[in-house]
Amino acid sequence: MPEQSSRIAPSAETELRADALRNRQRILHAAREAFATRGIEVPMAAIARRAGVGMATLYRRFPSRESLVTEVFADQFAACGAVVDVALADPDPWRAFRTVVEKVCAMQVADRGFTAAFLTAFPEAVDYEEGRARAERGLDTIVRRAKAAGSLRADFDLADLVLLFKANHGVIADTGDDAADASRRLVAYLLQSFHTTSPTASPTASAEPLPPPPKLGLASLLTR
Amino acid sequence: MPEQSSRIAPSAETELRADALRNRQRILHAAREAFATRGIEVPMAAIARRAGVGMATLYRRFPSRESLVTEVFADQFAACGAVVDVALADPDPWRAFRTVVEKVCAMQVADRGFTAAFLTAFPEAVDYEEGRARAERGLDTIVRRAKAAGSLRADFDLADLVLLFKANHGVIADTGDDAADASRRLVAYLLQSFHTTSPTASPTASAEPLPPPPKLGLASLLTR
DNA sequence: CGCTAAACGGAGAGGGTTGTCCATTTAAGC
DNA sequence: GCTTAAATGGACAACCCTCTCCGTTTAGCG
Repeated sequence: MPEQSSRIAPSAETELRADALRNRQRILHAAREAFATRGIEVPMAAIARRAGVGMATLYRRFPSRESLVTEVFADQFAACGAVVDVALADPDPWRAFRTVVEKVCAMQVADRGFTAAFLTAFPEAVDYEEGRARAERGLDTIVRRAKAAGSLRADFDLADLVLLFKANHGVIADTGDDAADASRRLVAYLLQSFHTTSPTASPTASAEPLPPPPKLGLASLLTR
Repeated sequence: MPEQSSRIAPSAETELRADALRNRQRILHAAREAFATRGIEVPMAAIARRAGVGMATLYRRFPSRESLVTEVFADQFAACGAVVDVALADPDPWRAFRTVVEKVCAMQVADRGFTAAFLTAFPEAVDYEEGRARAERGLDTIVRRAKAAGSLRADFDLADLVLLFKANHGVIADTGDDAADASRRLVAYLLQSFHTTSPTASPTASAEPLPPPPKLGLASLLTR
């Protein structure tokens, strides 16, 4: 194992010529914008044009669409992780849960490409794997705590979060300016279903029995 | 106005040669299958191949993809209308509401192309207009009755149905075998939010205040 | 039967996207 | 400055999809 110092960023951002690095940033910026406004399917050529570089430059820096998407959404995933971390520090379990849900859904609204990346993202993009696992553990903790506090229904399943994110995506997709309103409303409805209103009520028996949860793990957000 | 007898079906199914009519049916059948399994974006060539006809035949019968989609989903829209009609006859307002929601969502699951047709469908397809308006009136009645009975929350908005259908679409899309489970679960959650549990509770004050409803009319299901 | 208009199938034009190649430009060390 | 390897950009091959054209086949009537 001759490697030592270059743990992160294998094909690093260093050891790139000044102009190359500048263009790389430009491409990322342009891609971010393009994905956000036109969705993840925007043609590579459009990104190149917006970035003011040629196709070759784009493809030299990011050999495939996938690698570009991965890179572009890396920090957005990081932001998700941060949301989870903040929530973990919240002493109020229900507020923590609610906040995570609301914030992530708001992120989905803000950047429609983000959700698409979530949902259609490439299973091979193992780069996310670590962060994803961490986020999943965090969410699990938050859910557990909220249940223990009696504010989240006992039959809530982690997969229900996937359900919610996908539903939110559906509400946002192909919806114009009303997307924000629509999303907020959906989230409010679902949170009310998730919430156990009576703090002292029997913690096991929930409002009404539910059909079985889907077998989707959080991974299915990335795995299809 | 020299026209008289040919009100419906302007380019009728009659006055087609026997083989032509047979092929037309084949195309519709193939398209129905193809849309259901591969989604509404399936290439026309695939439909032609599945139907065992040439491209020309397909395009002669249905000049555009849109016209084919319109025709294919016409009866599915009709089925929706039937669901509404049946519900209208139900003496139990809440059961009527719940049934409509569950059935339509189940239809969305059964045929993924159907929702897509719903959501992306072509505004120009005025053929639907009449049925759509009828369905909307029916739904409005059902909602009104359920509210009056105190079983549907007072701040429920007709647009919330659109919300639900879109959310359901999101849950189904790109989800494999678990789509049915996922959809059922989502619907159950949302129905619980919509339901007013306490039959004698103050009918005005709902569980918790909601953010404003999106301004989507039912038409937006067809209009984008 | 045999004729004719209707119907047919498949090749291909036209438009769009992805990813590659190569002659030219440019950063940066000597 | 000057050299050279890195970096660049636009043209292009390959591919997929929609829709059309046209020579050939077939239904159906006299």
